[in-house]
Amino acid sequence: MKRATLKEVATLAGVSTATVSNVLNETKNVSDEVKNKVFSAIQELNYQPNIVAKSLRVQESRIIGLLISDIANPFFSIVVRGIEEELAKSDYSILLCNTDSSVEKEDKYLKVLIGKRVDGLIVSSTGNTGDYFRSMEKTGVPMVFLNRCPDFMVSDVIMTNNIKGSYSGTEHLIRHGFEKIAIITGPISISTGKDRLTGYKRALEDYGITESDELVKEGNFDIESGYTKMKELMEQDNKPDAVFISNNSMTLGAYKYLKESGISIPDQLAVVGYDDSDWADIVDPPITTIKQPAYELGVHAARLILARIINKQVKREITYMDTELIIRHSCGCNKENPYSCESNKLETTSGCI
Amino acid sequence: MKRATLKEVATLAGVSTATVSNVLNETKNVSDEVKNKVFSAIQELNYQPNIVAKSLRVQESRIIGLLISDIANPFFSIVVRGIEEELAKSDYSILLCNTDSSVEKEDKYLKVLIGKRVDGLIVSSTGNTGDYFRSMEKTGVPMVFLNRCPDFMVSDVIMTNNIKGSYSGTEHLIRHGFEKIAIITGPISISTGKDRLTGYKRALEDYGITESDELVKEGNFDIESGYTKMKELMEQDNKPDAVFISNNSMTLGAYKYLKESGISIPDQLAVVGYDDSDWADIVDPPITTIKQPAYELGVHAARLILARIINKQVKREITYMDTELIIRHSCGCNKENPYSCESNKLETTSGCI
DNA sequence: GAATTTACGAAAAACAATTACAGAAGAACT
DNA sequence: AGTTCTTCTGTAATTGTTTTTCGTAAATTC
Repeated sequence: MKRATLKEVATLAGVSTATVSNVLNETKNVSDEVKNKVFSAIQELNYQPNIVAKSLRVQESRIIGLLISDIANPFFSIVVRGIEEELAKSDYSILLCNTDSSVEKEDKYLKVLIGKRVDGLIVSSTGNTGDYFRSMEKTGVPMVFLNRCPDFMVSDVIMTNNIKGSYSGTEHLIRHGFEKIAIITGPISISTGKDRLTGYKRALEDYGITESDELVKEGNFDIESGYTKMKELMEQDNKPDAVFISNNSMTLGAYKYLKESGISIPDQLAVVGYDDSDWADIVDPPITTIKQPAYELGVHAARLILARIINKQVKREITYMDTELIIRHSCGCNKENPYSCESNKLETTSGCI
Repeated sequence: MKRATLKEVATLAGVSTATVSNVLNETKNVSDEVKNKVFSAIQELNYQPNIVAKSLRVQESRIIGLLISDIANPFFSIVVRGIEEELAKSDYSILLCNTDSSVEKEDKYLKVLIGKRVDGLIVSSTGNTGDYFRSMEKTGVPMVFLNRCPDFMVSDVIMTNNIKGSYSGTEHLIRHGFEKIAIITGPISISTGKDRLTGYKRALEDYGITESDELVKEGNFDIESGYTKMKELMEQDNKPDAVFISNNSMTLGAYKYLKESGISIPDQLAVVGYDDSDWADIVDPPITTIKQPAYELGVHAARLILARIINKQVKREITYMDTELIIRHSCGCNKENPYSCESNKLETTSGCI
């Protein structure tokens, strides 16, 4: 079925195309009489404005590109909901690009995003080469990076305070009295991975615990690497008595390994994870974790990109959002008094149980 | 920064616009000599083809609209990954529309999708009014419905076999010997909700168990309704000894309630859920569930829509994909021999523990 | 050497909207 | 009555491609 055009509407209504456009966009006063003629012509032809033609003419697509590493990760999917709901209010649509953190997919998508003339770009993924990011920057399209930012970019960034977050998670384990605290990090080439490692190290240092390279495992932020890195940790001579795991997927993988091999949490190994989930409190045992404000992160990113689109001259903005330590039982806190370890803080030596 | 146009590339390279277009799209033979001139002009001007202009001219957007009720639901986010990976292979992008199953958001998005002239539409959400669906159908844009299809549509549909799935889940509980088996359904206005209820009823009927209206609760497919409906069930006089829950979010909500109120699974209440999740085997107790082939569902949907775009004349296709019963422990199957109930099937009366 | 094929240019016609500019008609003012 | 001001509406240019037509010149084939 051929779609009706504005021109056809105009001829049927007996007016000019300019007039039709003006009634549609309310850009100029049009008499009620003419308006009605136009509306009934629109009705009769079942006319739907062609937004791609409009985009070409007015040079804006009303589309925001969203470059994300894994939409199936609950953290990201909540972020996306935040973005979506905020953008929907301003009638922007989102073009979803799932990259698997692959440089090739990233570059490929960036290319189509430039071609499709998106009005802005929200990035929460990076394979970190950046040729296409640079050419994106040259085009002047506003970008905001979310939680991960390649060093060479000077765009807006909105982050959770990763260092502080992992510091508090590690600190919590230290206060429990654990001394051989391991960490499963994300790729240290990614800022998130690096920062969470930094927070861990800083906590150990502040509490006078010497760190051991053997207790630092670099994972890949996915379930599988959580599983294998956990396995490595528990099969080596220098076993940890607690572990801090840098994201939800790896925590899941680690849990799978620990359950499978009958290692009891927290008795044989205490764990604190990163990212809260809907299921974190019904697993066995419920996971103590660093919660990121995922939804708010998305909302903020959306607002920032919209602000940038309206006014491109604003100074670079770097926002840090705070994390929250959610205490459950995988760290060793007990059921009756889950906050006991917080209340007797530094005085404890052997934890709060 | 003003972007370079094809025309500018042409003049810089000293060739015609037709030629530049031909080298870019490889639509006609062009000598290497000329090609090189064009390429270096492109390089020099940092030219990026304007796809919206192209879209206008060739009347295709290379965008598939994706109407989905909740991207944060792990089932859907896996489906989306399947769709994304398949579409990426053919250089189609996806425009993400999260609807919350709200009629208003659905209509609004449908309108922008029509306006943006998407080449196809994958729908896994429905508030079920359908005025805009109908006008979408009139435009001739290919649509495939995924797991939920409004009755009045005659588009392609790809479904999991919901009736069979919930039948086997219910049957499993029956074989355990439970007689007061409740169900928490989704909205029965949605086909998924209705069909899963049908499967449940059919199983009860086949095994000669009289059904009770009190044991049928209609939820909303979200965590909260799982919680409240579970609560209703356990607080009424006619308590169930087992429950079948029609999706993952409601199962999660139900679990939360049961843990909170100290009801032991499966001793006091056995549960079988719908939708498998990464975390289903690490919760306490691990959830027995009906697994849908989420990723494959997405891949299939993507392939179908691409086939439709290429050839619009194909007959309507309705595909059913099979579910799988994943036996863990929430149903009462024990750890040592998780499949015992399957092996002594109908002979058991009081379950397999 | 004639006929055909190939490579390319120039120019213009789509594609479907927006918008600057101009013109006409009527109202309001001198 | 003539002038100015609104208020409405039409004309035509513009956005960046692709594609068609027509034409020319060189290369290839017979």
